[in-house]
Amino acid sequence: MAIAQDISYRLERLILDGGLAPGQKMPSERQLATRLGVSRAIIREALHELQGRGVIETKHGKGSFVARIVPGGEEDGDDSPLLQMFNGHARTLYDLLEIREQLEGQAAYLAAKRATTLDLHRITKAYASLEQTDPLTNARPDHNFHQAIVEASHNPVLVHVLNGLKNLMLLTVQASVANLNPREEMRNKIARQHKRIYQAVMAKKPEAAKRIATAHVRFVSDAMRDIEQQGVTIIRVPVNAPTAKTVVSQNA
Amino acid sequence: MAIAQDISYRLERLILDGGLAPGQKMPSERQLATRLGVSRAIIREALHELQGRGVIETKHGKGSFVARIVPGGEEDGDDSPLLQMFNGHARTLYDLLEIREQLEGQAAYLAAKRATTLDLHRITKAYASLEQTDPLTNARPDHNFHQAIVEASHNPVLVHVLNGLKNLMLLTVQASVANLNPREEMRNKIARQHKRIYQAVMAKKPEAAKRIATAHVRFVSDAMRDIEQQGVTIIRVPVNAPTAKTVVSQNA
DNA sequence: AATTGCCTACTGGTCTGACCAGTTATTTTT
DNA sequence: AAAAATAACTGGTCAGACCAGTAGGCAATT
Repeated sequence: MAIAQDISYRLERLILDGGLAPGQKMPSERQLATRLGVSRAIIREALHELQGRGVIETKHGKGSFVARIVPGGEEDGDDSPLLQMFNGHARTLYDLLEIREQLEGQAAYLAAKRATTLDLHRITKAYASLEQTDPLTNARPDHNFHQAIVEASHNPVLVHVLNGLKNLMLLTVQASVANLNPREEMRNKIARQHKRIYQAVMAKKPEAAKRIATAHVRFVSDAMRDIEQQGVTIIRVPVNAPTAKTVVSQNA
Repeated sequence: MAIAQDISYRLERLILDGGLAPGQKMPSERQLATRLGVSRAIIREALHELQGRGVIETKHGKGSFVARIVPGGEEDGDDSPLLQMFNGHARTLYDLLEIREQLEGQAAYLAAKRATTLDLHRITKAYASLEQTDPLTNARPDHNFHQAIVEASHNPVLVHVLNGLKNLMLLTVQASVANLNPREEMRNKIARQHKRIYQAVMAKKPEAAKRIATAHVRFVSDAMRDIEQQGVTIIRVPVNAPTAKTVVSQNA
């Protein structure tokens, strides 16, 4: 294994196994380099790896610090997966929904038009588990349902764009689910909308599918605006980090 | 922001928003260093960051590769998962246009609704240089005009998505310009459409702007389909690398 | 005495150019 | 033609230099 990766592994263990607590300062790069007997370049590469994994934060002139679990805490500008400027500011949520409105609509349209039997089968499956699952405990089915439709559009670019926004989308979906579902009528309305989307796609009615899907996103957006204006704080369920653990196996 | 992080961000965008599909090979470190105008050390740090984030995998002597979505299917073959069709095959062009149809429409809608006087000024300026320039020699004005409108939408997510597709968009725009403009009537029609979009935005007529902008993209798309079916080879002007030049100034 | 301000010794950030180590295609040799 | 040597890639590592923020101390000024 490459030394840099070995180092990053050792440093991570050092942190995880109790040596260093969150927020604590790590030794300087030059110190680490000396102590671990490698060049500073290697140390820096290893640190960047941990940085990418969200384990540490580095500040120019100060040093590297073990990342705090919850970035929220302070003024401490933190980076989300990739699009940090979108730090959960409410605006972003609606900006995103504004786009989802278009894209999900188009996806539904294309799905209704182009879906193969396999696609339809996938969508049906996703829809089924959507009905069974309690939306409060698990937002995934919701996302999966939408995802299945998007994939049925057979437009790789569309799949790709939406996939790129997946993290943010998951956030909004979870947020909406967490906030909207407690309200009985809301939950029913959304369920009905899902059903109608599902039916339109299955029936191969592009225009209808588009209209309904667009309206669905719009509805969610509007509903959240209402809620928010009533002074109810929007619950933002953090997306669980899709970190490491998959990386380990690759050198087997 | 640190350059290494900027680079890692740009590389990730390149992967996510554009050219590189899972399993695909990335340019060599030395190439990247040259093209992006930074040292190889920086490139390596950036790559390690992406590695930590699970975006890429690196193999000694071979290169770095965009990580496959499914880590399970080990094996060694360098086959492609699913989304390989990205490679500039004609499909992508129309897939892209399908999305631009929606996004440009929405952008125009929002621009007409939210544009400030400053925005309007910018758009006017872009429109002016659009009329003056010969579209055959320079596709930039076309892109700038659309860009100005997008930015006037005041939706950062929208800006980001479209910006991420910039490379591909530039490609399509250039392709369309190169193919469509030689035909006199085409050029006129497109010019007229641009004018109508411009007017709608300036007049703050969201619905109209949206309708026209959508139709515009649709028109271009259809026109290219026609041409292509007539056996005329689509000219794909290679995107001139959007490299360096912004990076240059930092060592001043 | 209190403040200002500079100097210094940290810290991370970047660059350069070198060399080692796998991989692969080409060319030479058998 | 098959095998072996080679050349030209790729990433991995190193050394030492210099730039750029940060923080603490110490001196000059107020």
